[in-house]
Amino acid sequence: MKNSFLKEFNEREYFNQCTNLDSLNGLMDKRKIRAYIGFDCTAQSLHVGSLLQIMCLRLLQKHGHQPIILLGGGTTRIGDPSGKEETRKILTEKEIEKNIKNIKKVFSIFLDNKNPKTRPIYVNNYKWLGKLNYIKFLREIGKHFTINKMLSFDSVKLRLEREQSLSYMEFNYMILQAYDFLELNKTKNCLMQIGGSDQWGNIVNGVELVKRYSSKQVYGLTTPLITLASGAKMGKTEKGAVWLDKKLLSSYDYWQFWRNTDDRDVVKFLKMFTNMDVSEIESIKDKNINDLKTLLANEATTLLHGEAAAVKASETAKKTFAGGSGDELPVIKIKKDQINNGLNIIDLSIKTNLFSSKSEIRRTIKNSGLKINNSTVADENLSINVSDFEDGVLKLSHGKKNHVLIKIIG
RNA sequence: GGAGGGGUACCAAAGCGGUCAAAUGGGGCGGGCUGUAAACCCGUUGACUUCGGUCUUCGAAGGUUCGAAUCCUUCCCCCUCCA
Repeated sequence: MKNSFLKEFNEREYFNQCTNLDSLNGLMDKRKIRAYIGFDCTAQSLHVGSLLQIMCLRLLQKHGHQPIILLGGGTTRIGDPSGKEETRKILTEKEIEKNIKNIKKVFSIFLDNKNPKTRPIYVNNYKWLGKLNYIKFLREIGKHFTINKMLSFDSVKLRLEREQSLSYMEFNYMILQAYDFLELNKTKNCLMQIGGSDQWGNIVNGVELVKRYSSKQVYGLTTPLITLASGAKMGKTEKGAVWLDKKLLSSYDYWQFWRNTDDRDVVKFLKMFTNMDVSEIESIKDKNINDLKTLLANEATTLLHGEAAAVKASETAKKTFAGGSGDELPVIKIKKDQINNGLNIIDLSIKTNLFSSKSEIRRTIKNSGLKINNSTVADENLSINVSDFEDGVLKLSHGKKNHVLIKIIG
């Protein structure tokens, strides 16, 4: 009954809402289409919060449709008020260009760039938004929007209800996004926009604008907002964003992120974030939960960092949590003459990035959280000597999960 | 433009001349239990320290005082109502 793309989209729990599901189903059955997803360029790269959208793009390709990736060079200059508590800081043009360049790299890893029928089309909306004429825009586009309706959208409504200010600039964001859709429909024959559920209002606006302006039927499709079983938003951990970029987050840490998934989310994440067939996932979902987590970590890491990195990370994890140490752990080098006469444990620890201050180290020692070669450090005056190293290497641990290898050189 | 309310640590929110590095809650970190999960329990949560203390912090800058997050002056920002 359902189109293959939509069927899998649904099975993998990507589906949230659609502007006209039956009609879209018929269309996608008949022919291959182009669909777009917009990405914000506020950050230097993408993080796990955007991964679901990237998986959607992959799914489009898998079923023979062509994804359009809209890099919001123009809209980033404005800032989407959706879900934001405050006005975003405005980036300089240079920063945005730099971000775009870096973000493109992420897509090139996840997507197939070879098949000419499905390879991604990159567009930057600054190209058209940057040269809009205000009066002309108001007359042609602005007339299709009523303030009454715009005020009713969550992105606006919530901000007003919370008594937070919303600038006129941000208020216009939704119109610009709607205009993007119109532009992509005109120039690229794009028929669908996909986005997170928080984008629903913006997407609907685009669909309606295209209808009013060009009398064409286009579609909007949203994915659910992933809330972790714990209630937290996905993508940002205490330690910062889970970046999809080796330079910002090592493959080992990325692997660990998935390995530490909440029990209740594991099967869902296997469906959402791996290549595995849904039927296969269904058949193994009652297996040992920790094995499933390892599987999830391996599969997800492979997609981004490659199989070799995933294997290495999983081996390091195995060794590390068995009490040894793997070679994937971060390494800090230290000169031999620095420890010849003994080096205070605090002075040694501060050289790692496990701690942000000496006070924190003292606190950790007090709470029995600092370990050297798996034995707890009880005294903050402990002096470290060459003899504490095994084959020139010493493992320093902050808690159970954060380890660093210190190597003697020279 | 007029009237009023407010800006306190990661967030929320008390404090309103000394006992305030600042209650309480959330979050974070560490420990315990476990399974690198959840829940729960305990500890901890500005920096430096020779562990005696020292230094910086309550929107910003000045001032009063032996002493200020607390009082005064100026400035900046936010919110509400009126125009």
